[in-house]
Amino acid sequence: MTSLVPDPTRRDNTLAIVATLRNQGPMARVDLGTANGISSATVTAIATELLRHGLVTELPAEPHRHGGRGRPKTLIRLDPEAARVVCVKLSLNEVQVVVGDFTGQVRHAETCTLNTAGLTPEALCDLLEERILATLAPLPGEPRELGGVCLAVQGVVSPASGRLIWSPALRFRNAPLAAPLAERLGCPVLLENDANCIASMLARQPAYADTPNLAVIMLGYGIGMSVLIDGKPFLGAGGSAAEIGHSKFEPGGALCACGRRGCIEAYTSDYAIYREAHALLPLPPGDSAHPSEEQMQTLVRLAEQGDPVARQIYHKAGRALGFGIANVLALFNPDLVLITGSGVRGYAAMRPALEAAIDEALVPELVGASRLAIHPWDRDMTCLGGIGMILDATDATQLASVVQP
Amino acid sequence: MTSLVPDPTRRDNTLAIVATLRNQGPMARVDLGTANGISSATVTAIATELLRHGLVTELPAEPHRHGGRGRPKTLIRLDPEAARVVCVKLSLNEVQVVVGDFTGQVRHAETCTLNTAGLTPEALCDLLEERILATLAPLPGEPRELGGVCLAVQGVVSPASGRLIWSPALRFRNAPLAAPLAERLGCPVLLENDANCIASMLARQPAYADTPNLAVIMLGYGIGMSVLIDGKPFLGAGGSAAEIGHSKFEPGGALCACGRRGCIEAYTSDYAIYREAHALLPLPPGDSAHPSEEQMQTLVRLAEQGDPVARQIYHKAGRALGFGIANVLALFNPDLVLITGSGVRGYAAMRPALEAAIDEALVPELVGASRLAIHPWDRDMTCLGGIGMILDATDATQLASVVQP
DNA sequence: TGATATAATTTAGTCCTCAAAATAATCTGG
DNA sequence: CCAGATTATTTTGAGGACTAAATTATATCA
Repeated sequence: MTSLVPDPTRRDNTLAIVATLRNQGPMARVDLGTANGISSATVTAIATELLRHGLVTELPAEPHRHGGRGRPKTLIRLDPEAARVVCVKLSLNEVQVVVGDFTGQVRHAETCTLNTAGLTPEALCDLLEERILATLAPLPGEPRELGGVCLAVQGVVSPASGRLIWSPALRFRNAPLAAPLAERLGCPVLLENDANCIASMLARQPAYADTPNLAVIMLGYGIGMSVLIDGKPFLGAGGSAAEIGHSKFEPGGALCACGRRGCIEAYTSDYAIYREAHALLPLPPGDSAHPSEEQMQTLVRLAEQGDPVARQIYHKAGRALGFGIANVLALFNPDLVLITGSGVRGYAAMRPALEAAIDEALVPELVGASRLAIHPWDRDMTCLGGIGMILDATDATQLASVVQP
Repeated sequence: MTSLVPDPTRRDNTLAIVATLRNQGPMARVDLGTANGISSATVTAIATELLRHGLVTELPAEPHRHGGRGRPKTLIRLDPEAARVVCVKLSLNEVQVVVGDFTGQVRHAETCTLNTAGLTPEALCDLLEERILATLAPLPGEPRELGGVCLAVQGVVSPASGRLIWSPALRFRNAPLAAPLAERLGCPVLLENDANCIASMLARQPAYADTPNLAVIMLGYGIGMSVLIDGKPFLGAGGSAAEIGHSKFEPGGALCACGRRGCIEAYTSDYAIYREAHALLPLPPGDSAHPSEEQMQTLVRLAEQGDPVARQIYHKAGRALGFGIANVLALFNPDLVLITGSGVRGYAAMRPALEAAIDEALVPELVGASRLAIHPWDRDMTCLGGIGMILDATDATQLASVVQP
C-alpha cells in the first residue's frame, strides 16, 4: 500500500467506471471512456489497476456477434466474487436477509418471521448478527469476507449518524444501530430507509435515467416516500425528509398511527383503509390490527365490483393521497411521481379521486411537466436497492486502497 | 488567450478563492489556503493569475494591528471595479434596479412605479432595457461594461430555460425573458425567483453557515419560499419547487389568488388577511385589491392590542402557516426555517397559533432538530442576493478565460 | 544586531489527463 | 493466403496541477 488516498481525480474516474460497469453490465474500454467523458488511455490505466486488484475480469472474446470490421472490443466486467454484501430488510414481524455479489446481483435470500415489536436494541443486534451469519454460513467463501451490510428499515433513520429515530416495526426509539452492528460484524453498516433503497434501485434503471428528480411513494401498511434529487436520495438535515405519510390532508382529520390527526397515512394506508372497512364489510378473518394481503385484496375486489362502501373508502383514500401528491408537486416539482408498494393493488380504485384531487388542488402551472405513474410492486426491490447502496458506499472506501504498485 | 477552458481542478480552486474573498472579505493567501483545503503554493499561483487579470488587488500593509511575530500577512481582496452587475427586482407595479460591483456591494439603486400588469413581454423587455441603461448611464464607466443581469421576479420561473412561467406582477404567462433581454443588453441574464435571491443571500452570511439545509419563507402580498439544499437553491425539475404558498391547508378552503382553494396563501398572505378584515374593521383608506403597508400595520396593531376580530384573523393565518410549515418539515426536514418578508410584521400575532399548529401536526421525531426563526425584513435583500447570484454565475464563465501567460 | 517567527514564493517531484503514435486483432477482397 | 482497411487497446510524450520542502521576505523581540 503505497498511498491509501489516491488522487481525487483518479478516484472519481475509478468510481465512475465501476458504477458504469455495475449499472450497465460488461463494457469495452472505449465505451467506458465515452460513457464517462474520459479518454480511452485513462480507462486503460484504471482498468489495469482494477484487474490487478481482481475487481474486474476480461470477458473471453466471443467470435460470433461481432458486427464491425476492426479489432474486436474486449469487454471487461466486475468480478462477482470481488465482494459479498448483505441487505437486511427489517419490517413489522419480518426480517429478510439477502446476499449480493460485487455486481449487485442477488445470490441468496432468506426470510424469517418473528415478533419485532418486542425487541430491545441489543436483542435486535443479536438477532441480526445471528441471522446474517447463519445466512452466510452455508454459502461458499468465508463469512468474514463480508464487504458491508445495508440495514433497510421502515421509518425514520439517520444514515449519517447510524441511528434509528423511529420505526413502526420496533417499540424503541432513537437508538444507534449501525455502529454496534458494524462492530459485531467487522464491516461497514449502512442504515437506510426502505423507500430510499427502492428509489435508488429504480433510479439505476435506464428507464428512469432521464428523470433525475424522482419521487417514489410506497403504499403499504404505512406510507413512505423517497425523493431523488439529481438521482440521489434526499435525506434532509436529520434523515427524516420525504415523510409524505405524515404530511397533512386536513387539520383535525383521521387519527394516524403516529398519534396525530389528518396525516395522509391515516386515509390511504392499508391500516386506515381496513379500519374503515372491517366493521361494515364481510372480509376474511385475520388479525384485526394488521390486515392481511387476503383481506386487502378482498376489499379491492369489492371496490372494483362496485360495492358502494368499499368504493367510498377508496375514493377517500385516493382523494387524501391526491392532496398529498399535490403538496409534493408544489414543493418538489419532480420530473416523475412513481407510486409503488403493496398498496398499488388499490390504485385503480383510488385513481379517479386521486387525479381529481390534484386538479382541484393545483393550477396547471404548478403541476408543470411532472408525470404520475405506477410501478408494479415486487417485495424484493428493497433489498436489491439496498445491495446497490451498500456497494456504492463500500466502493468509495474500498477503492481508496486500490493503488499503484 | 492560450486556452479558454483551463483545467477543471484549477477552475474549481479559482472559483472557490473568489467566492471566499467575496463572502468573507480580504484575506491572506495562507488563510485562503486553509479555508479551502489547498496548499499555500497553489494559492500563490492562482492569486498571481487573478492579479494579472486585475480581478484582485493587494491591500497595502497596515503597520498596526499585526499581533504576531513573523512576516505580516498580505491581504488580497477582490477589485470592486473588476465587474459591474445589475439586479432588477420586478414586483407588482414596481421595478427596482440595483447596480453592484465585483465584491457584491451595492453601488446604486433606483426604484420606479408603474403598471406592470398591463405589460406584454416585449413591452417589459423594452422597459427593463431602458431602465437598466438609464440607471447605468450617470455612473462612471461605460454602460456596456455590464457583466451580467439578474432578473428577480415574484412567481414561478425556470432559470434553466430563462422562461417566466407565471408571476402575480404580470398578466402574460410562459414567456421567454432571459434570452431577449440578454440579446438587447449584450450580457448574460439570469432569471430568478425573488425568494431564491433572498435565500442565497442569507446562506452567504456566516450566521447560517452551519445550516446548509435552509427553508426561507417570504410573507408578503403573496407567500413564497426558497429551499436551500447544501446551500444551493432547490429548483425542482421545472423551476416551480418550494411553492409553499400553494401547498394546502385544507381541501375546499379559502379562495386563493391562483384560483384554487385552501392554499396557505389564501389564509396568511397580506391580501388574505386584508380580505377578512376590511369589512369588519376600521382601516385607513386604500386600494381595496392591494392593501397598503399602512393598512396592514393598523391591522397588526389592532391584533396586538387585543381586538378580537383582528386576533382571530391572525390566529387563523398563523394556524394555516403552521400546518404549511409542518408539511415543509415533514418533506424537507431542514436545519432551519426562516420567516421573513414584509409580512413578518404580523408574526407576533400569528406565533401562538403557528406553534400550536406545528405541535398539533407533527410528532417530535418528525420535527427533529429543525429550528424556526424570523429574519427581519429589508426590502433590499432581494437585490443583494440577486447580485450575488449573477456574480457567482458570471464568475464561472468569466474565470474560464483567466489563463496562463 | 541577531534570533525567531510567520508569510509568500520557488523548486523539485509525483501524479493525472489527453492527444498522437504505435501496436494488436480482426474483416475484406483479390 | 496475403495486403489493405478498420477499429480497439496500449504506449509514449507533453502539459498541467498539486504538494512538501527549501528559500526568500519581512516583521518582532531581546
